[in-house]
Amino acid sequence: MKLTDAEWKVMDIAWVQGRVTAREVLRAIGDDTGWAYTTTKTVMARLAEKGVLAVEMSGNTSIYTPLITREDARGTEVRSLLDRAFEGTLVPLMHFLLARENLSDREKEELRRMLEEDERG
Amino acid sequence: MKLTDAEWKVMDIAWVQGRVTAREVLRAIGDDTGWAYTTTKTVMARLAEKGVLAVEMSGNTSIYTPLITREDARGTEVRSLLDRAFEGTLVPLMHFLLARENLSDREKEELRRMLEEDERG
DNA sequence: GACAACGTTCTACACATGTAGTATACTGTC
DNA sequence: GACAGTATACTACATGTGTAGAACGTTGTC
Repeated sequence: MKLTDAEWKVMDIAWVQGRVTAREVLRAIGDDTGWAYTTTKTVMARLAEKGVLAVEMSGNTSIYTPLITREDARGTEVRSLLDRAFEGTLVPLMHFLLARENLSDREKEELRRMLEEDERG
Repeated sequence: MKLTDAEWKVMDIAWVQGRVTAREVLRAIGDDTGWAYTTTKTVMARLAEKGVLAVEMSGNTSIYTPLITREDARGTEVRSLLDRAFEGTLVPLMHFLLARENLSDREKEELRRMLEEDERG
């Protein structure tokens, strides 16, 4: 399930907190986004419709719980990026990142380390 | 400049051909997309409005030329992906790519090779 | 010179997305 | 029990996007 920008902002909180209300999400990102409470609520309602958040009532308050993981959502985004812009495969992306995104030496070192680790594991 | 899915499809042709008409683009991707001619034309008009394609008339036919490179567009997409889903930085993305086994052994080998090359060059 | 193929511009319309207001109900506190 | 704060559901509205039709002009070919 692909998420919109606004939805990502909400989910970033939901994934950390596990179970959240709209008010809690707003408290966490309100300063950043400037959203009204109802904006938060609308976005979360849409996430629920999409099956990304589960809703359960506690008294008169909706409590939302993530139904997908951040990794799932990241996977969808990456897939979408590859399909749109990198002929659907990873190597061109990797190539692009190395050629263009100015990885610092430290980052390249980190990447090598990850590859080595991966080779063993 | 961020491109939509439809716009990417058009630009993929424009970048290869250099100068294209709507008809040429349609011929290249019509089977794939099932688009009507006017759909192609509309998308290209929007690209022109956005300053992504230049337009020049030849007789009564519009000829379109890319004003941004594929690398530019890729950069925008990657930036956008990072900001949305990877805390704005590359290492988490790299980590994700390796951890999710999106890479075949051959691709990992390729990646190592690129890193080595990079280390020298 | 009629017809097919092609070109243009303008208009349209559904759905997604960002963003929020309104009306209304519950709840805790002085 | 009135008021502030919080909750909900419903509605709204601009902009972006996918997709295309309609009306109309141009051109090449039989």
